Amino acid sequence: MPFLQKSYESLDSLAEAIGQAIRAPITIENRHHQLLAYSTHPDSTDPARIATIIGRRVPEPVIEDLWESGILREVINQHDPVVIPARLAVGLGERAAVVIKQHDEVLGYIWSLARTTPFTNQELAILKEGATIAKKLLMTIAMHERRINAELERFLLDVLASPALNDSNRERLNELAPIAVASRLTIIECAQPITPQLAERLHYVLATQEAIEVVLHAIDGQQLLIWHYMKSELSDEETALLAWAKRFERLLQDKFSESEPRLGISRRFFESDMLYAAAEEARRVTTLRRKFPLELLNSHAFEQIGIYQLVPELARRIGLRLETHPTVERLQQYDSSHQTELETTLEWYFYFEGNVKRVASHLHIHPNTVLYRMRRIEELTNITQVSLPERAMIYLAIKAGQYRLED
Amino acid sequence: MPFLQKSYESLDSLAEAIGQAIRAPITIENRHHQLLAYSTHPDSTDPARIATIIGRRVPEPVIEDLWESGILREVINQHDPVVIPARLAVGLGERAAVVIKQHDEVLGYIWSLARTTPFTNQELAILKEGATIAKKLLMTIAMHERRINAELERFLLDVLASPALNDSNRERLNELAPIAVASRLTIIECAQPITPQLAERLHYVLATQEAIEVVLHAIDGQQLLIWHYMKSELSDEETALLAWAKRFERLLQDKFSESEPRLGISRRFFESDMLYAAAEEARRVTTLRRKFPLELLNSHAFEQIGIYQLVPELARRIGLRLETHPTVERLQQYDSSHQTELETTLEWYFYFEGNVKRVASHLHIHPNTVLYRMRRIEELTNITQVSLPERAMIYLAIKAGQYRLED
DNA sequence: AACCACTTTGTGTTTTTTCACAAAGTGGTT
DNA sequence: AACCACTTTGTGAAAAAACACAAAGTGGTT
Repeated sequence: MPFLQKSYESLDSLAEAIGQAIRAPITIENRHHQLLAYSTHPDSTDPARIATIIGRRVPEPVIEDLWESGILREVINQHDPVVIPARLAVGLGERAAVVIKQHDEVLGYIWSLARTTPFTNQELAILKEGATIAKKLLMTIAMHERRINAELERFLLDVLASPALNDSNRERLNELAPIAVASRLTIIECAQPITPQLAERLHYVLATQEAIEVVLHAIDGQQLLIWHYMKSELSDEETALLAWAKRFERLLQDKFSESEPRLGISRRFFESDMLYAAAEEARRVTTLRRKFPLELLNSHAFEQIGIYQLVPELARRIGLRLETHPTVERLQQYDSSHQTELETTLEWYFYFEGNVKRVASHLHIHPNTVLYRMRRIEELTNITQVSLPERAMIYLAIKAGQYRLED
Repeated sequence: MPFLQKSYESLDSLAEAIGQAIRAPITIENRHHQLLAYSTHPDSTDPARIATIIGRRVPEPVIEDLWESGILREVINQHDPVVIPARLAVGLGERAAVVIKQHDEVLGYIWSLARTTPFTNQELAILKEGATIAKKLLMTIAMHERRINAELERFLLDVLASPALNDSNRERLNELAPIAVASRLTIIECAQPITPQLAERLHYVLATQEAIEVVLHAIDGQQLLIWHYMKSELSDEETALLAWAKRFERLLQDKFSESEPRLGISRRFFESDMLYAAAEEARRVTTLRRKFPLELLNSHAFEQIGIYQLVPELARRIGLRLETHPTVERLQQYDSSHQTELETTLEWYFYFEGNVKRVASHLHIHPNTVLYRMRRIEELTNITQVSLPERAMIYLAIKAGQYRLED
């Protein structure tokens, strides 16, 4: 009967050896359930294993099922192999699993499919032995990865630190940059600075996003900066992005509700020279969304911010007393001397396209009150029948005032 | 009986001499009816003369009355003094007037109030003699003015030719610049290049604007550039400006309908360093108004252009294929394959705040057609209940497309 | 406390807008 | 020519919004 050696030069040869020792298909995964190695056992295999090998990663539904059923937790807590009954709903046949751990840190897992006969104690002991041997190899890989990632993070931060690119940085970026694909720079902004633990979880969620391909990412205080591109066709990049952004933010807010994560996505760009400008755009989105959470609830990308991109500049000019809008000024004057809220009323009246009912329900007042206030506003400012561009400007002037006050 | 000398050293002494010769109050005006000199005759005078001397200029209503009644035309055509009956409606007593001409060019006028007795032939002859003497003096003044004006015009054009100011120019500008007053740069743009004749008439109208004070002006092709400020209080500079702009443009389009004059006014500025930027703003207004005459009918100043200031930049990006709006794109696609006009319909639907009736009447179609098209648009793009900023962005995207096409 | 001007809410009524549906028109295809 | 899918216009009913008006509330002033 063949036993395992003390060490193997690669995970693949280890997987092969275990597979031969217990005569069953073996897969080895890292802690993110990404496939590291698998044995070439000729026996029939189940849909879950095929999908894992094809996608180089355990399918999301399978992982979720294993978490929700508590099986994965059991595997992690146990130091010994665990036999898992078949879960046919997610295409999983019966199998055994053992965690690969260093102290309390999970490094990965070894899975073995069951044959027709149950696992013997000896086979399970071989699996456990395999985990011990794999630990050394995984630690080397993990350390290497950490070093690489840390270096790439420093590099991205360095690039984003200054508007102009130096030549060596540009050269290295161009090696990394995807060709003829529209890139985006996305920021995930949290309420508190991102701890290593949070970073780990964020990276995991990011890695499971199938719609995007990450080029580089880095953490800067409360923000996770991500240079990525959409895997979709260029022609519907925008549609795909917007759909993804919506889904992704909802997912983030589900999983990290305590950190109040918020997305900010730049316009698309093709040249790595644009990275700094893109980061600026993304930051602008997060800043504006922080200031106007309600109004920009569903605006994730710079394109969606629309005319809000004028607000900071306008606010600056108002701050310098260079600019005021006569209409807004008059309303503010009236509001402060009569303790009314004409300005806010007008703002939401414009926002809701003059729908009195929606304005009333948003402000929690009687519709007739809105009508009364609008009549008053018209007396004060004769903004009867103003066109969209003018309405938009007044709206922006109001918003810019609020931006200044809150800053 | 005292007669006139062959020449006088100043217009004032000439006016005095004529006044003494015919024992009546005398005023001498240039061709713009600006007061050049007047006699200090102790006799009672009429309201028009008082107003003229106080304002250093014949009041506008008086000039208008004299033009409309054809009197001024008669004075100009006649080489001899003309006796004018009283026109009490505009505060004008009976008087005699003689034009001062060089060939066919009017240089100015001499006016004499009537005393209780009618003018004698000899007195009228003295008036005419005075006109001949005044001609020499006026020619000197006119030539001097022309030289100064031409020089100042060249200077302004020089300043506006480059974004950065050189030191000598800055120094000279600061001498000219008003202190602690908000300046504006206004452009009057005509359909054709401005001829000297048109320039003359424009300058005249400009000089009669009491709301503004002109610092410098210059002609550049089809544009008359004017650096000026409002005479009103700083606090309501904007209100005053907008009111003036409206009046002034209407006036221009009345008087110069064949040249189709259009205003473009910069934001206010306080530093002469800002002149170039201000000219840019003003030019932007005129350009946009040329492209969108209907939409910007009542937008004269850069502030009023509102969000239209985004259009050229957006158009440029669309031209580079860097940017398209998914909603607009889909509508355009549908329009071209179905020969419909959903894009235009949406544009005006937004413009008119969703007022179906107004959209229908503007597009000359049945209101139900608008409703039908909006239903169709909603099926294609689900833009149900989008908020103002998004509507504005879509509107701008449409406008930017039109801008590009027309360019 | 009484008064004032102004604001908010509630009520029915009137006006406007939307909707459903039918009929007629349009342009391209077979 | 017949057919198709789609668009435009017209009609009256249904729904929604605006309006007028009364009553009650609010906050400051005399």
